[in-house]
Amino acid sequence: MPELPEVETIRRQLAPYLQGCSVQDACSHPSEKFTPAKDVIGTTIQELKRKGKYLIARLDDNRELIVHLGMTGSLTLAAAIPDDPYIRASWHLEGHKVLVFRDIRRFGRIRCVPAGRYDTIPTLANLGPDALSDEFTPESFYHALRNSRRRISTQLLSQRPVAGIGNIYSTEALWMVGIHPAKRQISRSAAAGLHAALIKVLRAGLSNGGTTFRDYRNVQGSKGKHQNALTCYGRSGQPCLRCGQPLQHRTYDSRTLTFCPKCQPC
DNA sequence: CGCAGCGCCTGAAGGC
DNA sequence: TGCCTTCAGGCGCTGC
Repeated sequence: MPELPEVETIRRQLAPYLQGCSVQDACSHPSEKFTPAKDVIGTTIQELKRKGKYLIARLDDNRELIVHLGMTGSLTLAAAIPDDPYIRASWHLEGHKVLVFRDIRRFGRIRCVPAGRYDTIPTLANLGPDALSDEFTPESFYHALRNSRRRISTQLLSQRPVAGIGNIYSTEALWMVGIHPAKRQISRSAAAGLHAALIKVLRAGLSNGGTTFRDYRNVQGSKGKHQNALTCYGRSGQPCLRCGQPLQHRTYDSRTLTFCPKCQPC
């Protein structure tokens, strides 16, 4: 599933092509999740940004095109719209290229709003500091975590204390610092350690071009490499790489959380 | 206002 | 072989 490293990989690959490019035509799947793709016909993309897992294209009419890839979304550049039942939107760009949004499970979504007006996109409106930005500091992170009594994994996935984390990088960072995902309160020093671990695993994921567990592909259609570096996610039942105990998994809030029962005491 | 619970989606994988 | 069930889970929405 695309998390910060995957979305940033896509942003870096698309930005040089999209910036300054006009949108000449667009098509979309009939679902309201995707029809706003057509609202940008006739505009020119000025900049491609990212906030957490949201891709944001700033347009020349002071609006923004916002794309969330959900679980299975991908963006590619093609010469024509491929014959593929899972294409949810496409934009014909100046220069005869087509930007194609493919999303098997339709958990992704597309919106077009006046720049910065995120009141109808609740997670984006309440988004915490991006995990790879200067605003994400150990102190702000500790205070944000202390404001809630929810499980630490639930808080990380909520995008409020920090933006860009999904289940893969959450699982990896919690294993790295030995914090059980179901813990509800952590100390100031533990928060500082988790802050550093999150940045470390996200940077590693980014330098590996993202994690392809199943569906993720970059703009060229290639898989990432970080799945080969995972230490905990997807390894339930296999030995902990630190202590050898079999990793366990448990379902909280309908999400599978993997952890080492010895290194990550509850 | 915070948050738990549910619904959206469909392919892959496992059981019988 | 083929049908059925379960699983993966980010996020928006609803209602307590």
